[in-house]
Amino acid sequence: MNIGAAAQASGVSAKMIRYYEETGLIPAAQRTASGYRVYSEQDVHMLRFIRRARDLGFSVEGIRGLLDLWRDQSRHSADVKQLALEHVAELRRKIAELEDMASTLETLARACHGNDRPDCPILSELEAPGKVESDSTTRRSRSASRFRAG
Amino acid sequence: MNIGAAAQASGVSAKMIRYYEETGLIPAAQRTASGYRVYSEQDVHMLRFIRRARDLGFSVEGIRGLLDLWRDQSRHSADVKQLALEHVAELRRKIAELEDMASTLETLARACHGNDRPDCPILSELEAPGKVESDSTTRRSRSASRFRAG
DNA sequence: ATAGGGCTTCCCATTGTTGGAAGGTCAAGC
DNA sequence: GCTTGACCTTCCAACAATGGGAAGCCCTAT
Repeated sequence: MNIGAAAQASGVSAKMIRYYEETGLIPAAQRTASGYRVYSEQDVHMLRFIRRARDLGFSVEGIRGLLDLWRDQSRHSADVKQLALEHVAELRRKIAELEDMASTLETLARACHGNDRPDCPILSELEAPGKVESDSTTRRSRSASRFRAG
Repeated sequence: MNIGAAAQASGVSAKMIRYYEETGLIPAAQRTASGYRVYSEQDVHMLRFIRRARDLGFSVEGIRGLLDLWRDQSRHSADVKQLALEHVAELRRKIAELEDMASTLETLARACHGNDRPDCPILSELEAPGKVESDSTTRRSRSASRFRAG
């Protein structure tokens, strides 16, 4: 099967399949005499595995670890579980960070009249912190975030 | 004040200050005869504004909108509020996505014995979905995520 | 044989940030 | 006056993961 069919069957784009091969996440595919990549059902199986791990928020590096365990017939499920739980912890950390931002901003927005006057506590708070100390949201979300709006 | 002092005072790195200038987020700074950038307290004020917006998860584009409103003395607070609430909605959307991943993975991890045997429902689920239908977490987190583990 | 769609590689863009190299500038000390 | 070291300048590259596109080869159906 060609790369297009493998992409369709696995849910991983052809672009990404080539990228995963290039970066060593997956072994180099076999080639036809003319240079076309050829994929087996086994390969598609692996690609689907990658796709699902990606859907669960694993990074390529994380997936690398999962694939190693997947292929290791003598693995210990404890190792898999640990990898998974570490990832869950990381997800929860990010969730908390985002939640902190959202609640802070929500508090500020609640304090904003939202009319045609220019005065707005949201801008005031951005100008200088600590002006709007309502709710329970006094904790500042320090520590730079890796989450930005798209 | 030089860029280093402005960086220190604002919490925005010198690198980023130059980047923000290059991309037009902030106006080009004044220069000394020898080419050094010079910043006023007002400039530092603006940089701090940017830093705080960044801490609240705003993208550079989002910050651009906020800065425009900040500088617009005839703004309507309703516009600021709308921008803020849109961002809150986006944050909550991302939170829900991450929460979905985390709970799915947690359910799988709970079903994993975590011992020295190789069989593991986490890997089984990654191989083929729907095998582990425990809890209430049957919904699949489709829609590709822009969140990966670092 | 020719058209079209699929494949190949290579390069570029994204977002926000950091790192480094090569070189100019400034202030302090000798 | 000169050296030294800390600072500044610009330019270039990299990260992670993905998409877009160009130039050119390949395969199949008509």
